[in-house]
Amino acid sequence: MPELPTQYAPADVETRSYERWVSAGHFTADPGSHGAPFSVVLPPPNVTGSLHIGHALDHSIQDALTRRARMRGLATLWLPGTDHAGIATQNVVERELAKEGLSRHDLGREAFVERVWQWKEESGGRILGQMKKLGDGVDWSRERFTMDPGLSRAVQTIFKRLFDDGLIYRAERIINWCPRCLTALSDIEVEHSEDEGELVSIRYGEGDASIVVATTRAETMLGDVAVAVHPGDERYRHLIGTKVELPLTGRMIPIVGDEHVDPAFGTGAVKVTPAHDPNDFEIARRHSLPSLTVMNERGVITAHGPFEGLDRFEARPAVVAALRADGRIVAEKRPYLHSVGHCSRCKTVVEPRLSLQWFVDVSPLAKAAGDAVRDGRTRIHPPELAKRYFDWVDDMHDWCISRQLWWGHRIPVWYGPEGEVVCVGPDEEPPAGYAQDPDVLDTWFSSGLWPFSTLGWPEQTPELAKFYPTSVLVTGYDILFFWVARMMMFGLYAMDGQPPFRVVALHGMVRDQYGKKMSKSFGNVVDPLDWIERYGADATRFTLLRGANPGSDVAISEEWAAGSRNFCNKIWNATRFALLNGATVAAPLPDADSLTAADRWILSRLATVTRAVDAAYEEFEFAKVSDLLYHFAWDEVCDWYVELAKVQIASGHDETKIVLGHVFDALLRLLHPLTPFVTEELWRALTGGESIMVAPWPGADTNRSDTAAEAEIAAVQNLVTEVRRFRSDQGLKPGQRVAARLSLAGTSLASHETAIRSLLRLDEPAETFSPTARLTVASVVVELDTAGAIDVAAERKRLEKDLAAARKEAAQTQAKLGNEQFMAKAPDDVVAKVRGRQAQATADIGRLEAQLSALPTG
RNA sequence: GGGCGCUUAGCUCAGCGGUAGAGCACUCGCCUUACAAGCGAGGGGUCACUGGUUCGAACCCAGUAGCGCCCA
Repeated sequence: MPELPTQYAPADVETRSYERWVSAGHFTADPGSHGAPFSVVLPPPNVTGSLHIGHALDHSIQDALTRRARMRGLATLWLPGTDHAGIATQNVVERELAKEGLSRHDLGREAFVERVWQWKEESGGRILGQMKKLGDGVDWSRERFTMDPGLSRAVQTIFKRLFDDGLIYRAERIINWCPRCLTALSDIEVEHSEDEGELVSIRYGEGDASIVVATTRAETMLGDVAVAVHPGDERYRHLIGTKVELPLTGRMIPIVGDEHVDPAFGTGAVKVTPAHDPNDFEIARRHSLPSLTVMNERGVITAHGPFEGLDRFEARPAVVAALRADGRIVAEKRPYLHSVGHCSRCKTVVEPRLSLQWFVDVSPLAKAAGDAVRDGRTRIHPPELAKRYFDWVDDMHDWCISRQLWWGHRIPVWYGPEGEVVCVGPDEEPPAGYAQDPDVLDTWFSSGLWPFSTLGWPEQTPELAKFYPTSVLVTGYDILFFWVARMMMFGLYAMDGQPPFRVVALHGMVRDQYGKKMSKSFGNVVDPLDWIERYGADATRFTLLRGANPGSDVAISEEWAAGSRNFCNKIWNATRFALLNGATVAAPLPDADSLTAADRWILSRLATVTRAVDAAYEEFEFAKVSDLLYHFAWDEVCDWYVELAKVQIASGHDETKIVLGHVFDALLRLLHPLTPFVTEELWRALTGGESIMVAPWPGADTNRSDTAAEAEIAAVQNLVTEVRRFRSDQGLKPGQRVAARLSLAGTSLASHETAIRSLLRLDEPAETFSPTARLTVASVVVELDTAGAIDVAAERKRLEKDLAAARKEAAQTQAKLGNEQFMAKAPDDVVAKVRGRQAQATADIGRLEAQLSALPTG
C-alpha cells in the first residue's frame, strides 16, 4: 500500500489518472454493448475558443452524469467536438493575414480556406486539451468537427432534402447585415442593447401639406420612398394620397395609409425606407412602393449628392446639419435611449439591408419542435423554462442561412447560364458549365445537426442506432432557442419525428460572489484553468456543481474554491485514516447482530444518503447531490463515525474495519462523478482495484436501515455535545482530561460509555472522586471534577438561556394544545409531535430549574 | 410595451403548509496520535411590504415596492 502524504496534491494525481483512463479505454463507448444506452453530445465549443468558467460548469455536469451512468452499467457515450464558427474563425485568420499586410482577397478563396484549415490544425481546438485538465470523460475516439467530411455530407444531405421539400428558398429580404464582417446574420446573431442615440423630428413638405416624422437614423431619409400614417388617423386622413417633397432631395414621395402604423407613437407618421428597415420593407410591399438603396455593404452612403461616400455615422450628423440649415428640424432629442442591434461577433452596429439570401421556411419545422416538447417526447428541465422555448418556436421567423463568408459549408446550389438553379446532393455532379453559389451556410445550420451527424447520419451506423435519441442535452438556458430549437427542428425532420434528446437539462450562468455577471471589463472573471492549478480540478468542479440548481445561476468565489479544496483534503485524510487503521473491503459486510450501534447507524445513514443522491440526480439537482455527500462525509462519517470507530478498533472490534472499508468504498464511489481525481486515487489505494470508473454505482442498501441505531447514536451525539458545551463554557481546554462519573446504567447509552469517555476526555472517577459540577442531559447525570472552581456566572448564564428557550417552547406548544380548532383539525401525527415537544420542554424546565437552584450563590 | 423569475443570517443560496437551514464570513478555546486545507463550542434572521385563505403561512392566493432576465 503506497504511503499517502498528509495533504492532497491534485497536480500529481490528475494528469496521471487522466492518461490512464484514456489508455484503458474507459471513456470509449461501445455501441455493441448490451447495456441500456446513455448518450450525451457535448455542445460543441467554438474551434477558436478556450475553456471558460461557463464551459467548466456545463462540462462538470455532463461528466457527472456520464460517469455515474457508466458506473450504473449503462452503455455510455459522451461525444466531444468543436464547431467551425464561420465568422469567428474567419476573423481570426483575417487578423493574422492583416499582420502580413494581406486581405483574404489577396489570397483568393481557395488559398484562404486552405490557410484557415492550416490555422485550425495548428491552433484550433485548444479547448479540447483544456477539457482534459478538467477531467472530462469524453470519448476521444469519436471526436467530431462540424466540417469533417461526414458532417459536411450530413449538411449537404439535409440541405438537399429541405430544398426538395420546398423548405429552403432564396429571396430578397431585409436581413441583419454586419458592415464589418460583410455578411448577413440571423436574428439570434444580433444582440440588442439600450444605447444612446438621437431622435430627430423632420418636417417633410410645406404648409398645410407638411408632415413631421421622427427617426434615430436620419441618414436613411435619403432612401425614403413614402410617409405612412394610420388610415384612421384624423390628423392625417386628408393627406393620404397626396405627395410631399422629401427634403434635401427634391423628390416627391406619396403619403400612404397603413394599418400597421401606430398613431400613438411619436407624431403618428413614419418615414418609409424599404431598403433599410424591415418594417418599412413590409409597408412598401403592401403599397407596391419601390426600394431605394442608399448605402453599400460597408455602410457607406451611395446616394448621389453631397453625402455620397460618407460612412453612415458621418452621414448622420451631416444630414441633420443640412436639414437644420434648411429649416426642417422640428425637434431633436439627444441623447435618446433606444434599442440598437449589434453583431454578436464583432459588436458593430447591425444595418438592416435589402439583399438576396437563402432562407429556411421554419413553419413546419418549428411547429414540430414545439410539439415534441408539448407532448413530452422531449422534457425541458426545469419545466418553467419550457415557456420560453414555446414563445420562441411558436413565433419563429424564417431563418436566414446564407453567409457571405468563405469559411464554412458552401451552399450546394449551382446556377446555370440561363439562370437555372440546381441543388446538388452528396453524390451528385453539378451540370457542366454551372457555377456554385459563392455563399456558405450559417454555422448553426451544421451544429443543428450535431446530435445525429456526429453519430454517422445519414449513414445507418451502429452508433446512430444505439445512441439516438440522446439521453440528455446539458446546456445553458441562454442558448435554449439559439441552438436547442434548431437541433430539435433538424432532428425531428431528419430522424422521422424522433427528437434529438429525451431531456434538455438547463443550467444557468456562472456569476461572481456577489451575483454579478463575469466580465473582462469588470475584472471579476474566473479562469477555470487557474483554479485547477491552484485548487485542483476536483475542487473547481465541486464548487460549480455545489451551486448548480436547475436553471438558476451559479455564484462562485475564491473562498468557495478553497472550501471545496478543503473538502477534497478532508476526504483524502479521512480515507488515509481508514487505510492506516486496517479498513478492509475484501470481506463481506457482517450481519447487523455482530455490529455495534455506531456501525449499524452509519450503514443506515449510507443507505438513506445513497437513495437521496439517486433521487437528486433524477432531477438534475447537482447542488443537492453535492450537499448531501458533503454533509454525510464531513458531519457524519468524519466527525462521528471515524471517532467512534477509533474506540471500537482500539477495543478489538474488528468488524468495524470492514464497515469502515465498506463506507469509504461507497462514499468514494458516490463522490466520483463529482470529484473524479481524488476519489480515483483514494479508491485505488483503498481497494487495490484498477479504477473507480469501472466500479459499480452503489445501490441504496435499505436492508441496513436501522432507526433504533439512529436514535441511539443521536442520543450519544446529544450527550457528547452537551458536555462539550459545558466544558467550553467552563474554559476547560479540549485536551484536558477530567474525572467524571456517568449514570449510564439502564439507558440505551450504557454500551457507549467507553466511546463517550473517549470523545469527552473523561477519566474514570478515582476513589477520592469529589465532583465539582453536575449536569443532566436527557436522563443521564454527569458529574465532573473540574479540579478547580466552577465559573458559576458562565454556568448560570448558560442555564438561564436554555431555560428561557424551554419556557418559550412550553408556552408555544401549550397554546397549540389548548386550541380546540387545532386539536380538532390538525392531523394526529402533528398533534402527537407537539405533545412530544411539550413533554420535552416541561422536563427540560424542571431539570434546568433544579440545576440553577443547585448552583452555589454568589 | 409583452412575458418570466427573484426578494430568507454580513455574502451566496437551500427550504415551498406543522420547532427557520447550509457553505463562507464572524466570536471564543485548541498543534486532542487522519486532517491547522484541521478540531470543539458559540453568536447572528419581525423569511421585502400589505391584505386574504387556513387550526396553523417563509411556503398557498391577491395586491404593492424593488431587483434581474428574455422578447419587442
